[in-house]
Amino acid sequence: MVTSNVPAFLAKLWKMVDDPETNHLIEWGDEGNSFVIHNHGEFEQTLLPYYYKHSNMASFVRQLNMYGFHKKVGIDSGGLKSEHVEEQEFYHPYFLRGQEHLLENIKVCIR
Amino acid sequence: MVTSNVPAFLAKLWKMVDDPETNHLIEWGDEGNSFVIHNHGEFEQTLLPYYYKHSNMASFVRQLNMYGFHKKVGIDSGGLKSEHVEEQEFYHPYFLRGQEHLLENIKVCIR
Amino acid sequence: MVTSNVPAFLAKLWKMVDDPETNHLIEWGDEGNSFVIHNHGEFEQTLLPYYYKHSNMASFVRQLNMYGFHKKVGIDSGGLKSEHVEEQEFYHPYFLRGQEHLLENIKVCIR
DNA sequence: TCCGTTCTAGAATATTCGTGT
DNA sequence: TACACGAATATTCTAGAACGG
Repeated sequence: MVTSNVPAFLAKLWKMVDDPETNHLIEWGDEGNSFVIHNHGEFEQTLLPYYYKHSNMASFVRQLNMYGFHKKVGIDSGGLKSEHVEEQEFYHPYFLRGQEHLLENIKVCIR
Repeated sequence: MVTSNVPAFLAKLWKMVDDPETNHLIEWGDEGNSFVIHNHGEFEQTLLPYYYKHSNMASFVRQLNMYGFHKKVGIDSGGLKSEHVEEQEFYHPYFLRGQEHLLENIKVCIR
Repeated sequence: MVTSNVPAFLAKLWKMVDDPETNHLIEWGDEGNSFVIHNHGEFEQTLLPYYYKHSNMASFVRQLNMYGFHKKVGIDSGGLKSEHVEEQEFYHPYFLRGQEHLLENIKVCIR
C-alpha cells in the first residue's frame, strides 16, 4: 500500500478498532456498525498516545465529532459522571467492520 | 558511459539508495517502490554531504518534492509513545528498484 | 504566574532559551537579541519533544517563521562544506533577553 | 538557462479550550 | 448534565521565491 487519501485520524482509528490485540480497550460493537471503548482510563493513557500526539479523551472525541461520528446514548450510566463511565460507544454510517474502503467517504464537517 | 539527461540529483539519489554499503542509512523499501531513511541524524551529517553540497535534510526534502516525490505517512508513526521514528519513507511512481531507466521520466514540477 | 495571553509556543521557546541548564543545546546569542541552537541533532531529539509534541526541526522552524522570527544568515555558512549547520541562529525584534514582557507583542503572521 | 540550496509560506489535518444547546 | 461545535493554536507535508554557480 503506497498512498491513501484517508486522513491519518481515520486510518489509525480503524487500525485501533480492528486490532484484536487491543479488544479489551477498544473493539467493534456487536453489529459491526459501531465501536466500543472499554476501560476509559487505560485506553486514554496507553492506546491514545501510541497512535496520536496526546492522551486526552476529549481531543479524541473532538476528532470523532469533526468527522461526523456520534456517541450512542447510554440507557443507564449508573449515575456516574460521564468522565467516569468506563464504556463508551460511537458510530458513523461509513465506519463498518469489514468495509475499510468506505473510510474514503468520511469527510470533516464543514460549516 | 553515455551521456544521460537525468539530473544529478536523481542520479545521486539512485546511487545512494541502491548502494548496499549504506543500507543502514538509506535503502529500498520492502516493495522496491520507495526508499527509507534510517538514522536521520547520521544520514544528514555523513551521507548527504558526501553526495551533495550540503548536510541539510530540509534541502534534500525540498528537492524530493520538487521532483514529485511524496512522503509516505506511516499509520504506526506519529504517536507520542510510538518508538522514536527516526525513519522516513518517500516514493515516486518512476523511482523503482531495478528500473533505473525510468528516472528519465521524472521531471521537476513546474507551476 | 498570572494568566498570560502569550501562545504556548512562545512561552516554551522563551523558557528553553532562557534555561541555563540547556545552554549546550540552545541559548541566547551574544547580544541577547537572538538565540542559537547548537547540536541540531541532540536538540531535535531530546529538547524539542520535552517541550512540544514532536521532534522535528522542520516543525519548530515552521512555527518560528509563523511568529515572524528570521534566520540569521551566517557569513561563513554560505560556502561549501559548511558542515557547521549544527549551529543555527534566529531572531525577532520582540524576543530579547531580559524582556519577557515583550512576548505579548509577537503575533502570528496573517495574510 | 538550468539546476541546486536556502529561507519562508500555503494548505490540510490535529490538538486544545471554551461555548452552546 | 451530556454531547456537539467554534475558534485559536500546533504539526505536517509541500510549494514559492530569491539567489548563486
